[in-house]
Amino acid sequence: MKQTDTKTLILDAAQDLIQRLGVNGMSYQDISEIVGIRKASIHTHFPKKDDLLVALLDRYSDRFLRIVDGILATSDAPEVKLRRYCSLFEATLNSGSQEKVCLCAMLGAELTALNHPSVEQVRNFYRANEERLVTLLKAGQQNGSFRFTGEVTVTAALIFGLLEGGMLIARAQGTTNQFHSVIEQLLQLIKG
Amino acid sequence: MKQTDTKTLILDAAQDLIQRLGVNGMSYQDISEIVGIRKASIHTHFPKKDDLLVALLDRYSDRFLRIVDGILATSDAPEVKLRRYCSLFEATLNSGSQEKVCLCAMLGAELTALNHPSVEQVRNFYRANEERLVTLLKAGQQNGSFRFTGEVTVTAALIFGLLEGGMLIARAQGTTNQFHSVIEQLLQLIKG
DNA sequence: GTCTATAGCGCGATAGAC
DNA sequence: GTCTATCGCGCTATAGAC
Repeated sequence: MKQTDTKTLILDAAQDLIQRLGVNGMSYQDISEIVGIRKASIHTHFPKKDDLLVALLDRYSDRFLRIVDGILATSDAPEVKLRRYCSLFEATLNSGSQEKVCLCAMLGAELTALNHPSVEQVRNFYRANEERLVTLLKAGQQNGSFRFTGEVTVTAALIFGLLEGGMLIARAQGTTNQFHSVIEQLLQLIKG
Repeated sequence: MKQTDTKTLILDAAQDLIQRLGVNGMSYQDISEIVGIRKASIHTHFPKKDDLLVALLDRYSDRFLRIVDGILATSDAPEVKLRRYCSLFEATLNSGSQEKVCLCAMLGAELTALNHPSVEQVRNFYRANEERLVTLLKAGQQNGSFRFTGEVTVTAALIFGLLEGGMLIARAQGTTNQFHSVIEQLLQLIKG
């Protein structure tokens, strides 16, 4: 696949637009202006908007989870792994000139306006992330570096919800620096 | 103001639609079908869609913060107050037959697609909530019922981000029951 | 205040030439 | 694979009768 693969450029533009403006704020016209192609040509690569969304979610989820699994596969301490995991969300927020939130945070808000295949993709992304967090938290508990009461699955949901929601609030308030402090505070609480 | 005030009915319908589908998923046509009025008539009460959004955010913020201030004004223990505050978000999630998220969680996601007045309204809602949480957390720290390291403002942002984000995730995954457990887990962590 | 009718726009999508 | 041209739709918004 060439670097200037049109399909890739379309996906890049679509992802950027959705992370900033939402699904309904992304149009074939917007993409065409970014990529430098006529909007009718986009239909050659993605006949329907749903096709584009499905492909985009596949790519996003694969990329993200690949990085997460890379972190989990290291020999780092659980606390370090968790910090690195959280920093992925920080990196998204600070990427590019415009502040972006996680693709699946945007789609989660607009979920009831999506069609079936993408709804399941978003849910799978959430579930996959929480599963990774469960693994990470269990390792930290056994290791003694995490000390908290209550179920591990609930704590995983707590962490993931905070990361997705914290991004939204931080972007709106322009307090992306504080988002880092919030994550550190979370780590302190988990460490007990 | 009569109970069947058309203006009120329009606001009710708009709020319900936005909490379920987002701003772009709410149209004058949708509202007209719910209220039982022609869509052109809605413009009599709210000439532009922005006018409707501004009025809706005013009403929502006033109502919500009035309830919060009512909780703060009681003689309940800080821990009880915080639990009651969090339960407001649970109540929203479980209200009606369709699951709804906080109006300002939806608007936070779509923020960059909104116009100026509403953007500030959403930011003010976030700030007002975090200010109340700061007051509550300080009282709990002095009282000895909350024990956590780090700044109070950061902890307030952590709690608020979790509540707004946790709603989105819970709605998507259909785990509204777990959202309750997440809140209890948060309280345990704050209590130290 | 509500109605019918319509203007004007942007959108997703398709047909057909090159 | 990209282009021009166009269709059909839903939307916000307005004009004018009742």
